[in-house]
Parts: sequence; C-alpha cells; structure tokens
Amino acid sequence: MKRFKPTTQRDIANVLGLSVSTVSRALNDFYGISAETKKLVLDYINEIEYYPNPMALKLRDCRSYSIGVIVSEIANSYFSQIINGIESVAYKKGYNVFVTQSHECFQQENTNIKQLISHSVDGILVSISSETTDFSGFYSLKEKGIPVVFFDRAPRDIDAHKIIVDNFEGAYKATEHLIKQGFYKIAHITNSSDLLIEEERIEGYKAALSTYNIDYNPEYVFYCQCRKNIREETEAIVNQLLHLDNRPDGIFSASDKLSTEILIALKKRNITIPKDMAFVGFTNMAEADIFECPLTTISQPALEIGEAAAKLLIGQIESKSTISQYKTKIFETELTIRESSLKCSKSEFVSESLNQ
Amino acid sequence: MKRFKPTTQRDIANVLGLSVSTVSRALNDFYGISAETKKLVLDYINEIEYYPNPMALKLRDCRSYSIGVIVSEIANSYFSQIINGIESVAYKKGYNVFVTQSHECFQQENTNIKQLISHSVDGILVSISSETTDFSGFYSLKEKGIPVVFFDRAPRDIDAHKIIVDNFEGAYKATEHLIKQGFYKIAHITNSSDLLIEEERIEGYKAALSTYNIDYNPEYVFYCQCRKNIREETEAIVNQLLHLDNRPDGIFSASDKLSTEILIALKKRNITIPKDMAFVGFTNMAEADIFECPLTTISQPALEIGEAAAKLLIGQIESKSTISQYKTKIFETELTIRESSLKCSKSEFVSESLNQ
DNA sequence: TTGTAAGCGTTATCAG
DNA sequence: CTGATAACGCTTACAA
Repeated sequence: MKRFKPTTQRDIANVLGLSVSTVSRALNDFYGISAETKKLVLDYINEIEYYPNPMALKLRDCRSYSIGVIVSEIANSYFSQIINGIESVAYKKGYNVFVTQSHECFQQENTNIKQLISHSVDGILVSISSETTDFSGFYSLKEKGIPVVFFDRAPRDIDAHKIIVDNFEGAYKATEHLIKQGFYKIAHITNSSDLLIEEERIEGYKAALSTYNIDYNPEYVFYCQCRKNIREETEAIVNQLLHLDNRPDGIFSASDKLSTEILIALKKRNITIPKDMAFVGFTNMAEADIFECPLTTISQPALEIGEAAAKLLIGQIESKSTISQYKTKIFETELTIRESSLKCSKSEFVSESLNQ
Repeated sequence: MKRFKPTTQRDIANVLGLSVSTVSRALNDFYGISAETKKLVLDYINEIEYYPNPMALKLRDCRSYSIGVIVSEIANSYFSQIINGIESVAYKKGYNVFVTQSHECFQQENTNIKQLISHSVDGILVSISSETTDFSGFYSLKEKGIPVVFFDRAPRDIDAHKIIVDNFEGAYKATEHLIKQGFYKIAHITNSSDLLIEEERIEGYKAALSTYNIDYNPEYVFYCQCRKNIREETEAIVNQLLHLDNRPDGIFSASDKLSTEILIALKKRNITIPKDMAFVGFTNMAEADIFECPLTTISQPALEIGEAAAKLLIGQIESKSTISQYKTKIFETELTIRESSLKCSKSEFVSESLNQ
C-alpha cells in the first residue's frame, strides 16, 4: 500500500517561495514575521488543510500528548461512562487517550503499564485491579516522573492524586435503607478485601448495622474476585449464602458486574426479589429500571469522576513544578430507591391484581 | 513537572563505549555486528529495560502504528465488545487504538475523522453514524490513501473492506420466530432508513411476513435516530404504536439502546411483556437474562467482528500493493429464545402460582 | 566489524 | 524581517 504522505512545512515553503522557518513562524505566531507574509502562509495552509505532523512535534517535545487509562473492563457501564468523561476533557486539551483493560488481573495490569510507557504516554489514569496488592509498578512510575492519578480504586497509602467516591457513606446509605425497610439480616457481597474502596464499603456497612444495633456477622460477607470465572464464583457464593443457618433476607452488592451475576444466580434458584430477598446494588447500570425487579442502587457520578481525573492528571503533566501536596477528591453517591429493596413491593401488588 | 526523559541509544552507546549505529544494529538484528558486541548491548538493554522511543520510530517511518475507531457510543455493550476484539488484535500486532464516538451525529463523525488524521492514524475502522448520508469524508480518506474498513454499519456502494452480519437473516429469524409463536401484527422499530443494515433488517422482516402470507403494513415500521433526545423519540414512537387502529401484538427492535428505551416506555404504560406485547431485540446486552421479562434476542458475534475488522485493516495497512479486490465478510447472528416472545409465558405461570 | 552522517518534520537559535 | 542550521531519537547507506 502506498503510504499517505502528508504535506510538510518544506512543501509549503517551496510552493510559496519561502523558507521552512518562515512558515513555522507563521504557524506559531512567532515574533519577527511581517503581517503580509504571515497572511500568505495562513491563507495557503487553510486552503490545503495542513496539519503539522504530530510525530515530529512529539519527538521534539519529548512528550506524546497522550494519556493512558487502565480499567478492569470497558464493557461495564460504570467504566465506559468514566472513559467518556476522561476523553471529553482530554480531547478538549489536545490529548489522546489509550484505554487498556486489566480484566482484574495483576499481571495484565503490569503489562499494560509497560505498554503505556513504551508508547510514551505523558501520564496514566488507573483504577487498580481487584487482584493488585503490590503497588511497586506504580511506585516506579512515580520514580520515573510519570504522573499517575488513581480513580475509583486507589491504593491506601500512595502519594498521588485520587478521585474516589464516598464509599463509606454510600454503603452506609444502602445498608441503612435496607434496615429501615425491615431487613435485618443483610449480606454484603464485594470484590476483594484488598481494595481500599471495598474496605470502606464494608466499614460503611458495619457502621450502619451498628447504628441500628444489629450484630455484625462475618458469615454474611462474601468476596468475589470477578475474574474470567465470575459465573462459577457467584454461583458458589449464592449457594453458600442461601444455605446459611440464619439465611439473609437482603443483599447489598458492591459492584456492577457482581450485581448482574448475583441476580442471575438468584433467578435460577427461583428466588424472587424482593419477596424472598431484598437487593441493593452499587452500580451505574442504565438497565436497572427494567430488570425483573427494578433495582435499588447506589450510583456514582461516573462522568464527573472521569472528567475530574483527567483534569487532575493533565494539570499535573503540564505543571512546571513538582507536586508537593496531592489531592484526594471525593464525590458523593446517590441512593435511588426502586422496588428491589421494598418490604411491601409494588411488583407483588401488581402480580396479584393481574391474577384476579 | 520535570519531564521523564527515557534512555536513548546514545546513552547506551556512551555507557558501553560504542556508537549509536552499533547499538541500533544490535537491537534490530542487523547484519554486520559481532555476536560478542551484540550480546553486550542486549544484556545491557535488558538490564535497564530500554524501550526505543516510539515517536522517533514513527517520525522516521512516517506512520504512527495506531488505528482510529469511530463508533456511535462506547457505553453500549455491543460496541464495547467489538472494541475489545479490535484492541486485542491491534495490541498483538503492535498498534495503538484511538477510540472516538460520533454519538450518532454526522458533524461529530467528521470532526473525529479530522482528529484521527491529525493524529496520523495509519487507518480507520468505522461504524457510521445513523445520521450519515454523505460519505464524502470517507471517499477523501480513500483518495489520501488512508485505509478505511467499515464494520457493523457500512455505506451501500463504497469500495472498501466491510465486516457485517447477516442482517437480513437475523431480522428474518426474529420475525419468523414471533410469527411462529402466533404473533401476526409485528411492529419493527429501527434506527434510520438511511443505513444499509437497517434496510437489510427491514427486508428480512418483510420477507418473513411474506413467507407466512402476512401483509406488510408500513404503519408498523418506526424510525428512531437514537440521538441525545432518544428518550423523547422512543416515548413518541411508543405512544404512536399503542394508538394504532390495529395495535401490534409484537415488536422487533433493531438495536441495543433502542430496546432498552422501548422497554422502559412500555413498562411506564403498564404494558406487560409478553402478555400484552411480545418483544424480540437485536442486541448483545448481558443483562437480557434478568430483565423483567427475559429478552429474546438476535445477538451478533461482536468480539469476532472487532477482531476481523482489525485484522483486515492492519492487513491493508501493511500490504505493499494497492488492494484491487475488497472483501465483505458476513457473520451469522444467533437467535436466543427467552420469555419475551413466548405466547404462553413462564412468567405468567410463575406469578399465578405465587398468588395461590 | 564498526563508526559517521543524512534524513524523517518540527522548532529555536543564530546570522544575515 | 527572513533564511540557514542544529537538535529531538532512530535507522541505514556509506565510509573507514
């Protein structure tokens, strides 16, 4: 295939009978060029739709004007909304975005970091995988001077900007809501005990129980890695949960994918929501409204999280001085009450009236 | 911020007391270097984890080793699955992927094309927006010699590789299934009459009706642009549909987002699926299983579509000669029968038994 | 076998 | 005000 060879400043210079440097001056509003010559050049480049060769610029500046993103899965509405936010900010500021997926795998995450470095990204936005407990990869990025901003899932004690939601508050609200509806035996299903956000959610869950004088029962907390075999994992969890001596009457699930899979497993066992089991999900699914039983959810401002993360990262990239004080920006979550968590549910009411 | 300055071949050469070209030779298995020197260099670069500066390579080769993707929306499981396929192939072959979104808007699509060109992508993968009727943007890409491969939604008569599914067959199967279930008044809701895939789906729908001697009723076909105001559009369509003199008893919906929105609108009006209205969606939603009424769907092999498209594009990019014969690869769809299309539905049965 | 130097497209520094 | 030239990091033809 004959490769597309774009016009260069040299071509322009030749056509107009000028030198390359004059053309460059016109393009960059550089001082020391006559208005006349400048107009000549600008008119011409407008006509031919000239774009400066980005590779040359990047080589010169030693930066790629691109940022890398690592998420666990893009086919997840929460993350794709965040990516939308990141891209809108990045494009506006002239940056490209490379999106990579860790699939909740530590190994893959490290491969992604290397890939991104070898593509000379100017900075990285990351939501760490549920498997990650070793943050040395991120520390070495810091050492190399490559800015990293964490969003959604951040390591506990790393010095970096972080964009997170108030997971404690979110989990508290979810749990409290279930309690107020009259469910006292609430199970909590979450990703992995090593993630800070999961810890915060568990703390919120515990705090709500404690407020209402309900004993915390460790048997009611389940962990799921959400890897490739998520279906098996959730099947096992649901089996275990349903066969507990003191079977829970409500579930608070901590993530998108988890919620979907748990609901599938429950449905398979003919557990009706919320009659047999109340349910609140920590999720951003657009489809929450049309599930068999519309889902009560704690939702997160995904778009804003993405925008904030991108702004912070680009700010750090473009800042002249080293950051001395890292920020942690915390967004609030929102409880949307639908039917899945109601004691006397509308769906029960409807199905009764339908059968008269 | 002090910029990260990676090691260069000059640095390596200085350390080892060699010249840049010798280092380069070692890295590229170039002929004319002693095994000894080569080992020396390779050992060292392994130790320090040297990566060649991608910008320099790209500038030199006049190519970016990146491909651009244009889809309508990434927060759509069908497209995010396709992107997964694209990325897996692209990364394996050393290419980056820039993903852009048209949001079903012609203007935005053209902006994206320009963006991608100005980032010097080596080729573009595109699923055209529902609004696009003017393909001049893509023709001018062809003229410039930038390879374009269309997937999912392709212009009718453009000379280019295309990856599509058998939309006719898919629509036929969906419609036939509804007919066999005893629904004869089948409405079809689709994106926009200008897309080839929509035309094929309508043809499949008509052909199935004709096979079973059902008259085609143009009033039963609805078009939705699926833009920002999709909620209003679908509300209007559902209102219109429900107030037809001869109200349909089944709906065959042509896309993901459309299906979700139509179901929300129907639910709002207390239309029960499939009792009051049968439903088949052309969609890849993972959640189809746990909807109020599990959704019968025509699904598409999204991952494979993405992989095939990326392979074809990269093949074209790397091919020395101009392509004389463009390929159109057609994938088959799959009908998954769930409850939303069944005449005597299980869900009715369940809700009766629950109320005894 | 190794080193030198030109060139990819830009911008910046210097002379004219 | 404008033009020539070096530099960014890499590959490669050519000279040593």
